[in-house]
Amino acid sequence: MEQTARVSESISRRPGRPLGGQLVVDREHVLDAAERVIRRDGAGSSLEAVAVEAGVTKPIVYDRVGGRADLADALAERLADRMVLATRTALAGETLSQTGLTRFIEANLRTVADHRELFLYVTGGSTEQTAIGRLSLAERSTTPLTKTLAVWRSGIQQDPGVAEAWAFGIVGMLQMVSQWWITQEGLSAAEVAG
Amino acid sequence: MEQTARVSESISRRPGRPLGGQLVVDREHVLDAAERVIRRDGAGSSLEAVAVEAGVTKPIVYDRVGGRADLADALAERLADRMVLATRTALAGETLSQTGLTRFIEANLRTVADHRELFLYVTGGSTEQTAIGRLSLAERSTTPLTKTLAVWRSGIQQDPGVAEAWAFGIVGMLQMVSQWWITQEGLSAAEVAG
DNA sequence: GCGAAAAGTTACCAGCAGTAAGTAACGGGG
DNA sequence: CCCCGTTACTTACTGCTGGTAACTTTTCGC
Repeated sequence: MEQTARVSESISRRPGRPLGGQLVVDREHVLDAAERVIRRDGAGSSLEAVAVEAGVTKPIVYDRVGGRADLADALAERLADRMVLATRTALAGETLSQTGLTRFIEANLRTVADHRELFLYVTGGSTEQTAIGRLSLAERSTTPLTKTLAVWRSGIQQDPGVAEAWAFGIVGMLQMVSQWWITQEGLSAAEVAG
Repeated sequence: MEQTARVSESISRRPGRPLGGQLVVDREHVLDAAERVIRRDGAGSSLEAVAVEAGVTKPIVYDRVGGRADLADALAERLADRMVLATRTALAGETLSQTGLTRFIEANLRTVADHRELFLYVTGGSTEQTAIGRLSLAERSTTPLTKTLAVWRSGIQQDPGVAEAWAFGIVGMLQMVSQWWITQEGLSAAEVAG
């Protein structure tokens, strides 16, 4: 299933330090490669495939970004940044009314749909055994959104004490709705406002 | 880490059909064993460990419940049943008011806290590569709750058309809040009502 | 020049999901 | 009463993946 990740062109570098005193890839390159692989091969992609896509071998991936949990972490941060950006431009200093919330949700759904497999990879746990680790992953994946929401909520008249829990709830709600939504195919995002 | 699953007593059955024309374990026994292992060793437990705990070997697990995805599926159903039961007894024919919703949330949180690792195992994806599979897992994990909520929502005056999405949202919200909550340690569940 | 550090690759290990093949007890037909 | 197909197990394997140790080659400071 999924067709064993075809190697575009097996570059074969000799062992040893490469010519020209520069790193062959930096962290960002590896992360970019990871995103490409995940988009192409799905959320079950392996680190090996990521390394190949980056034109490099596995230990380099470990040196640049760390293990699988760290990779998911970094990608989660990226995705979270993108979602924050999307919602921010979607709202663009709007008065936070009902339609504002609707737009917020819509923007999030659109972003998720745009990075379907990446979303699944990030939210998908990644076989974590530490349990707490997997948990903090999902948590960090949504932390920026959580912060934004908490600030917003305390911005209006609501009690900011429970803002954190509330924000978490909204984000989780969004995640769940997203998971449900990307299987439905064909449903304008507007019709899920609370 | 996690201390390599100690075997209580390595029963060593000889190969071949066992004495006395009865199956050595049935499906429910295997599922019980799985729950025990997960509770003891965490959400990263292996099928091998489950088999050992059940006093049987891996292929038997495959025969009784199927692969890892099926196991997670079955356990999800169990957990969902338990949550439905808990919420049902918590509400017990109450008028569905604000406090009713609060109790609903509280009961769910309590159930999750009671089955911490199992919850993480079920929601934790389980290395699924088909992506859609992992998705439908989480979906099924919450389907009963979703149904209940949808019925309830259409029971009051709200539009039942979007009830499904709404219910999904609530459940996702609950899941996320749960994940956040079980790390906080010490927080009465009552203070998260919407 | 020369040796230590840096930046790669190769080659391996352990663990896990999943499966094929082997083995012993049951049980119905001759 | 015995035989042989079926049943219900175990053993033993494959293939893959996350992670790491050991080796190789270049650079750069002294």
